[in-house]
Amino acid sequence: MAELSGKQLQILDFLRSFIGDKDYPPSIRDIQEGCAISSTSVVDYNLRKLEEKGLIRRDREVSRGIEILGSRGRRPRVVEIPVLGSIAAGQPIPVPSSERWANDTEDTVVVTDDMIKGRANVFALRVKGTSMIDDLIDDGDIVFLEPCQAAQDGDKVAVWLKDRGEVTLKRFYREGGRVRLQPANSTMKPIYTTADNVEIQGRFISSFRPSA
Amino acid sequence: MAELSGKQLQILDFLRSFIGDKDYPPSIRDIQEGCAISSTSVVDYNLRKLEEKGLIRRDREVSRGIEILGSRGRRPRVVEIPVLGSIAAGQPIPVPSSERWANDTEDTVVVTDDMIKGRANVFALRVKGTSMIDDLIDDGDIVFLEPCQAAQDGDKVAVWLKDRGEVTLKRFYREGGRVRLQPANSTMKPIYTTADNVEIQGRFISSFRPSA
DNA sequence: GATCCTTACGAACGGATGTTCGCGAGAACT
DNA sequence: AGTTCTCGCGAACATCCGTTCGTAAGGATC
Repeated sequence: MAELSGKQLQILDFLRSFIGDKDYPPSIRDIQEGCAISSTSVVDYNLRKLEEKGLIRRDREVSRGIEILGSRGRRPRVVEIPVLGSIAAGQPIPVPSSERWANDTEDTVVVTDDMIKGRANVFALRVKGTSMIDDLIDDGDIVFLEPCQAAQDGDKVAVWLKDRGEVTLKRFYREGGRVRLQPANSTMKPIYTTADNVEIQGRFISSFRPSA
Repeated sequence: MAELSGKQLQILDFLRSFIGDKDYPPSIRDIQEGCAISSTSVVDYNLRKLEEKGLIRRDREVSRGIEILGSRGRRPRVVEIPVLGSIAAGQPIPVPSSERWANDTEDTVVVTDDMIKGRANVFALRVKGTSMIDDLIDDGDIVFLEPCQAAQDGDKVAVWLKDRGEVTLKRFYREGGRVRLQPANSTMKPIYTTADNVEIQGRFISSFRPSA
């Protein structure tokens, strides 16, 4: 019972490629044609079998109401995250409001939502430089950030230095009336500045290192 | 022209939530009901507008032929990658053949394919321990690996140590007839073993660090 | 006011699509 | 041989669903 017939495998493959191509499921007649099956009822029969075996889910009476279930019967929830730019690149970074961002984002990455712990409005930046190397963040890494206004001492945050007109990723410490932005790199010195010169853009959530 | 009317925003949101819920696009009448619109032609009109603005793509004469386009008008190509287990966890890891892997994988992550440089059969492992800390790979990181049989000196590879029955992530060096597995951690010593005791499972491609 | 554009409404048309039913071939079992 | 189950075929049916057409309200322009 656990085994799939050749026709069922063929249908499953067709489902995957069709959805991968068009982003919506095929109709039964699409499957019929795509798999060279003579009758719609044969397709229906095999779809029922696939549903019995837990590989797909069907909504009755609904056109194209087919859903491929993931490896575990679950569908991974994915989030598209805009890569807004490079950090410490000399340009202010537009913080995405809670609104939908405009389509002017250069690039995006897609990750499962557990990679960002289901947080909302997460955005990403490319890291330039090795100022956070001791926190295991390298040049070229992509960091995921959560928008926030305030920060606690020791948080890794992206801050906009108004006087320099640039954004940088550092650990954040409040010291009296001043702010210390501490790189995680023993060869670099912290930046001291006033509280009203910094604008916190986001707090570090997670990071990704692309292949070299 | 770039602005979206309230109704168009509402439809777009409905599209997203419907697809997120059911995994197939809504019909025009689904949208009509979901957005409390009085006529199907109004839905059609606004869908045309959304298509003109490049936010969706429609297949004419096809039921539910709606596809949400990504931020840049492109659909991101995503890959589902199985997380096969934890590395250095004492268990041999089944290397995925080029066949479809069985549905017994515990967990998966979804990433854009440029995150793995379009490679095939990539799989992932959770890192236990800090033996690669100097290569900026921490405990808890997820590493993406590409199946391979051989390795070059200095490659970061996951190897199965047959005598210990465990898998570990180390840098690989061939030294005479022996193999040196070098941790990237100054407090740890390399493992020396014979070539026939190691079985290379995969080569390091990239890594991801979840939020703490 | 005249004209045009955008947005909206409601109904009807026709094609697309899931479902069902009768029929039959082949295999396994009694 | 008889029975049952699986798998497949073809056609018909009812509904689902995209499309189109006539109409109209509101705003902008001249």
